[in-house]
Amino acid sequence: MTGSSSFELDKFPRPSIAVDVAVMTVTAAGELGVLLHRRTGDKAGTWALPGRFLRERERLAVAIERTLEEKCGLPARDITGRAPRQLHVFDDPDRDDRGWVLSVAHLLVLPIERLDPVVAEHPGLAIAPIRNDHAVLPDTQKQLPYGQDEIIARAHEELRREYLETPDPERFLETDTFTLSELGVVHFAVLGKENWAIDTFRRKMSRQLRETSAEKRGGPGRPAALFRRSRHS
Amino acid sequence: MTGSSSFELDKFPRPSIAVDVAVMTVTAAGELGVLLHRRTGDKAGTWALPGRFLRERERLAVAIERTLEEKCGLPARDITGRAPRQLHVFDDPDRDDRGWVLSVAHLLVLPIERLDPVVAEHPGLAIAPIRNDHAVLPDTQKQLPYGQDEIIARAHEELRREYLETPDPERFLETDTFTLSELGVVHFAVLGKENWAIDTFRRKMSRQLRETSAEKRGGPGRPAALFRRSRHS
DNA sequence: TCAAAAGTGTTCCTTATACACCCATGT
DNA sequence: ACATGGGTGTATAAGGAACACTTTTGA
Repeated sequence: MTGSSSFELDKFPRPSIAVDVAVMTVTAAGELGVLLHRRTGDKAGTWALPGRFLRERERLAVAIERTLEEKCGLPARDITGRAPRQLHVFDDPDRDDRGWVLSVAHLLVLPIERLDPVVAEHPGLAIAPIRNDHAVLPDTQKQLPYGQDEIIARAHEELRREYLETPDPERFLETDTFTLSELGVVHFAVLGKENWAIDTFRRKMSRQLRETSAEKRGGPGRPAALFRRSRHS
Repeated sequence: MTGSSSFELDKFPRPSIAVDVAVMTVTAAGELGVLLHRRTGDKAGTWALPGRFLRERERLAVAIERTLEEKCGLPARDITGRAPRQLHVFDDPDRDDRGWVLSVAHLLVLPIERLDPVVAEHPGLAIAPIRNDHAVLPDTQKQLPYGQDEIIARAHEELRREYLETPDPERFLETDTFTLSELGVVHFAVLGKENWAIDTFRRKMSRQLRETSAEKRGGPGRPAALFRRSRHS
């Protein structure tokens, strides 16, 4: 163990490292959804979470961003200001039949406005709604490859924990100001009707926001007050 | 991208994978502490968290267990029933001057009774108390190598979050039954005096435990009721 | 008998939950 | 005018925070 640097490192066989990302959004229908793409190459044709292998000396967050750019055609500016969040390292050596692969699962939240145009343009993309704690896949596909269903479960769990307490911490809502109803749609999508109490929600969240003097009108009904995030949320 | 298995994987250079573990305990003095060992080989002599490189097709949890066995002399049975918990993947390519290394940080909680005899026996081991959110290292060493201080910070943060709500979820306490004071020592160590309200603590926790008919006597003062964990905690 | 540790009671709050009800708009 | 969505008032219950106080032991 006197160890010149290169000697030490070369002793150890190294696994391939993959990154996978559950890009979550709230659809126009008010449902929680996850971005899928149809694979080319390995397991071609099956729907899966975007992901790829890590390149040399590449950071995980960068790999995620590039994956979305390269495989899904999401322009880099659609991801600016958004940091993917690590969820879990999947390390079962038999998880990937191509060899020994560790996969680092991530969660990235994007507003539907950023995703919609891109998904509409690429037939290889879809937003799968999440119901009963698992994604409803296109084309009667039953499950995601490489145990990716678990990634979605973990992502959802993480979101649930955050959205019980804090107004839209992951920023599904992009605009500077929003009404409590708009906020409610997001939280409802994340939490589901079991954890939904509109009344408590309004009071709990408005406490954590700053009310503006502006209003939102347009639809039927009374105009809604617009709120702004407070400093540190 | 037609990709026969081996072809695809071999295209990508692979990083070395390291595992590091913050073994946390509550000392006899009622302080939160972390297990350190004096490194041999690379950075010999400096105190650091136990860790090593992942071996071929080895699972992360297994690598952690073996690290503790091989580097710290912790017998395997001292870890049975305890699962290391993933905290974070450190991916800065310049973090380790030996090369491109990803490090998966873990948290493992062990009762002091399991650690004490081993630490006493090996001069290369120490339990560093954690004060003001960082470990107080032996021998006037200022910081841990490879940015491991951040691992401790994350481990502590994780514990804090859990210990605000739930009675000893990571089981610093090993015995089947314990008094509220014994439980209190653990929570106090984790939470610090800022988040400490003995009175609220008793009521909140006893609600989540089952009282037994047994008592603990011995010291001065009134005998204390012994509690047992309820089914799912 | 007294120090020490365990445990209870009480008061004052804040917040969750669940209603019923009023308000302001577009059509 | 009325349907529609926005918003408040109120009553009840549960829990947090901070006290003072009682209980039961060993020395």
